[in-house]
Amino acid sequence: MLTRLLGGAPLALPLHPRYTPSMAQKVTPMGEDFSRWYTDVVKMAQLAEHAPVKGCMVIRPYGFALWENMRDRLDRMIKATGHENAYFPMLIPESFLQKEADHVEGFAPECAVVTHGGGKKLEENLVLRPTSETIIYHMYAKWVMSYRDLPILINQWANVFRWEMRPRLFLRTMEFLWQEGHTAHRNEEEAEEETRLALNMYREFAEGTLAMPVIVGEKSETERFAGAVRTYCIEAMMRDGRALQAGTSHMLGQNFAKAFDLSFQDQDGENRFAWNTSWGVSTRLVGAVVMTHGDDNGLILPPKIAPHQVVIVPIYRSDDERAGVLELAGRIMKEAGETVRIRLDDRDQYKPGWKFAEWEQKGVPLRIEIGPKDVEKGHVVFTRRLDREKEFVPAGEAAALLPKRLDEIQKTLFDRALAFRDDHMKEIDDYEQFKAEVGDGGFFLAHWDGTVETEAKIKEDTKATIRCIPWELGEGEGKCMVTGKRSKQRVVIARAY
RNA sequence: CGGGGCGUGGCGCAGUCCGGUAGCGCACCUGCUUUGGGAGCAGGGAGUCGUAGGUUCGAAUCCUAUCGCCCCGACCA
Repeated sequence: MLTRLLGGAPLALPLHPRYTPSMAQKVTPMGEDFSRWYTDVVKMAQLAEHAPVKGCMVIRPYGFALWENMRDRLDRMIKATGHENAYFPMLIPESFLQKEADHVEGFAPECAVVTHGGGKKLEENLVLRPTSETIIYHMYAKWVMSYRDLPILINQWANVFRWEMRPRLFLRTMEFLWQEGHTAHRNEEEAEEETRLALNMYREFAEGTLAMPVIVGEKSETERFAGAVRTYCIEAMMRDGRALQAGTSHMLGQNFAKAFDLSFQDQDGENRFAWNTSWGVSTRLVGAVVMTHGDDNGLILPPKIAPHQVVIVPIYRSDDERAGVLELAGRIMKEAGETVRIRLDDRDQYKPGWKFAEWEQKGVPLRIEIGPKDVEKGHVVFTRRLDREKEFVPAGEAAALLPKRLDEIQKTLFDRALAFRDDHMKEIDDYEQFKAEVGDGGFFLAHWDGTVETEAKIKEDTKATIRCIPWELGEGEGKCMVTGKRSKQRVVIARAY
């Protein structure tokens, strides 16, 4: 059961002596300044830091271990749905980007361009990929002759570059890591199905692995990916009530196929253009996890992705006590080591109180405290990160109980996040009231007449945007809250990251 | 690009108004005492004051230029 939960052998991330920060600082309270709270948590937990180049970040080992855990689990889901991994280059001829009109319009302003190489000016500029549609479909065009060559189901893990004005660690950086799936299909139905399959995979990943509830739906025309026919998305609510796009899946139609001559001879002998899809999630999800579960003591990690799921903190005075405590700790380590990612914090230079605070900042889901009194009584103390609830557990049962407790924590985190989101989401029909309230955060389910103009007015008036046209919420016709015109269903509107 | 703020040991800051050869807290190193919620004491190491010019007997401090960063307004996963 647990092997399934963890999806394989636990990672053994070492506790290097210099692994903990040398600073002992407190995090700015969320209620005081959410933005600073976020930055503090990311830095204190040693997830990432700013790089010398503005807009770039260094992902530190603890943050990268977190990303790796996310990546590995998603990678398995991607492969389980029939996709293969491949790798395409980072440098793309500038002319490629220009072949699809909407695409170039959307991405040209944020491209970094290489103009020189080998000490000489290049004959053709190269752009650092902001996304890889162009280079990938250029290659697919060479690989596809007949309908028998379809579908192509490829994914790549890569870095991409987008010139950003207002960077935030993980949420918006010039370079970020992601996964981009790119597929080619014989007909529209199959491509549409693929687009939805990818989106459902993301939903399952967000909710099942990250314990982050999401709203599934379609983007409005304004928010649509440059070059797509339809863009689907999952939207999550952060602790300040703002929305964060956590993943997107695009039905590209034949736009790129036409631009790159990705065509094939069909069964009936006719030449047809292929239908494409692309879909991705990025390191932004690390930021999403921070802002979904964290509190004023720092990070709180869902067990499934936590680099350390359990940390044992030994407590002792004399050498005798030390020996007894460490022996019991060692026994639990040995019993649990195969099933959970557990570490023993036996560093001598820090006191227990220090270690408690430290691992709380880093969001370790469960802590085991073992002191002389516990050794004497034959039990240990479990403390959950999410609410500091303590539990006395007989020493002999501790290791075997861990998987169950971690499972419960995972579930509690999801339930808690879901309750928070539902508490901050409501239907609204009065535009004046909406304008007054939307600034305070939360999701608003409102009727919208479906026009770009009305959407622009809402953004102009309130800075809030239509996050998505949800699949499962807000059903039923009504009148647009702005214009009073007919509306087929409610949409989700919120301030967004 | 427009508005506001800041560059001083690893981190956070004081000193700048009123020039006199650099200081505090945390962190780090050594030793002793400590360890169930971020230990105490003693000793120690560490800074060309963002950079470049200028004024002056003397500049972190005054003048000029320049670079960089952070916060607020126009793009994005």
